[in-house]
Amino acid sequence: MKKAIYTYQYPHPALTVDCIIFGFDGQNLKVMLIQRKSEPFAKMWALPGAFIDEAESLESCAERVLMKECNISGVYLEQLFTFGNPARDPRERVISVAYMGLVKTADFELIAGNDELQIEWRDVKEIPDLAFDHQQILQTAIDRIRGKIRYQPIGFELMNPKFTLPQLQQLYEAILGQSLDRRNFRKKLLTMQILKQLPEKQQNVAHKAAFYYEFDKERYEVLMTEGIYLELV
Amino acid sequence: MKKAIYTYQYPHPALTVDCIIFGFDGQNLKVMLIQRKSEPFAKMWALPGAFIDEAESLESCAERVLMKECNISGVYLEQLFTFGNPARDPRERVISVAYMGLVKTADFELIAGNDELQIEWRDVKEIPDLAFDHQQILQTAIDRIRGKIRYQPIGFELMNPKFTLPQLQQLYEAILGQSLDRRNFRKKLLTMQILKQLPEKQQNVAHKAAFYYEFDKERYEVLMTEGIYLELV
DNA sequence: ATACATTATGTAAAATTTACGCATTGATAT
DNA sequence: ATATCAATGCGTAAATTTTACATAATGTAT
Repeated sequence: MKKAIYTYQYPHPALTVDCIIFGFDGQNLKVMLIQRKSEPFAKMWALPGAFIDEAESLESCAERVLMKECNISGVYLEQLFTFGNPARDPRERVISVAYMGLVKTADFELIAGNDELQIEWRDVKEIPDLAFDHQQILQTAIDRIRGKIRYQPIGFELMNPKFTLPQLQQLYEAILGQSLDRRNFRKKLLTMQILKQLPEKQQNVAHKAAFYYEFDKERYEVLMTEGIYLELV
Repeated sequence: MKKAIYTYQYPHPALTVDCIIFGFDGQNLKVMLIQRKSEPFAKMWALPGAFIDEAESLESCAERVLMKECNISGVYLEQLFTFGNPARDPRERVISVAYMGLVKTADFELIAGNDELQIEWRDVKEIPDLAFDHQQILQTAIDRIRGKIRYQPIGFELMNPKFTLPQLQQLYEAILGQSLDRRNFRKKLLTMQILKQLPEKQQNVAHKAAFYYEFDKERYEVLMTEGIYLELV
């Protein structure tokens, strides 16, 4: 055991930031998992995380974790919840602030860091047993993203800058875990006016080509500052 | 300065739990504030809070804070957000997990604890300058309760067990900061079927007496487990 | 008895949501 | 070339929900 160096007048719990990074590959909703190299829970799958540094903010810590794992940077991050069950880590009292992120899987190459045996995108419908209370953390994140997509256009973090309406619908269905009516989905998203149709169409598809759209960020900002409650699905 | 007793191999931030307790007095929405006795921010108003103990959960810590301040126990508590700006406390790195609670002001007598000069219910529309980043924490809580009341019957934590519909509407208007149509409010709440009308009416009011209602908790649980999304206002 | 303040109920019009039908498109097979 | 096929894009009627009010009922105070 290493020598203890940091001393305090009062008990201080250890604090980690764990990241739940959802990725969309055009078909299914995935989540980034690492396989632990060391004890506790060696060889088990877990959410990537790190102990917080002395002078970094919670969100900076989440960004550092992602940079370390797979050079992910500049991603959308949102604080999810703080897990503080006294027994959640067998080593010592560890409180974990969970951050949720949204990315396109194709944008990043996952490379296992020093503490990991492997790092992978795993389908949210097929999650292995996870270390610590990470199953519970992940479930909380899934509930959050399902609630969130109904009134915030988070899809755009998970889609390419240009996308077709059926592709966007595929994402909604993957997240919500249910199918939606094509025609009503289209109507609802378009009347919201947060999409801009582009002149281009899909190429080389064995059926009628769909138009590409892009997210109208300006329009979205306007709606948000006006406090308009979007109900996207 | 006291002698340091707690030692760790790695730097650990201090961790506090701060409580935003909303109270309803039948007219307006209040929040529980304390006036600090000691530095930093001596004499300033602040949210009640405490450093976490070694073996207590985050929520237990919130409960302990409330018990210490004013014998409040058994109240509805919900984790709000975790504030971790490295400079938010001038003494050392302190990360604060904020919990939000809902009570009826009449149920509790506020008695200042040892660390406080005063403790008071303050109207959310007239909040003084607050210590630390508590202004920001409070604003986050107000945003949360406004969002929450639209789809969860939180009113019942803030009302007496028996209440009239106009009284309930008064609460909704105090939280949302806007007036609502009497007739449509009644219709919406009643079609939701989470209220049970009682045979009793108000007594000794100088106008037509209103019927009392109570919250149908069973019915609410059923709706929740069926995953029904209530939209109350 | 009458005035008054407030509760309780109803209803028509407007807006939104839901459930589909059908024409269009463009690559692929015949 | 022409037909086939799978998927996109547009439209519409019915059902449901929301909104904006009008009016009757009740119990105390004058």
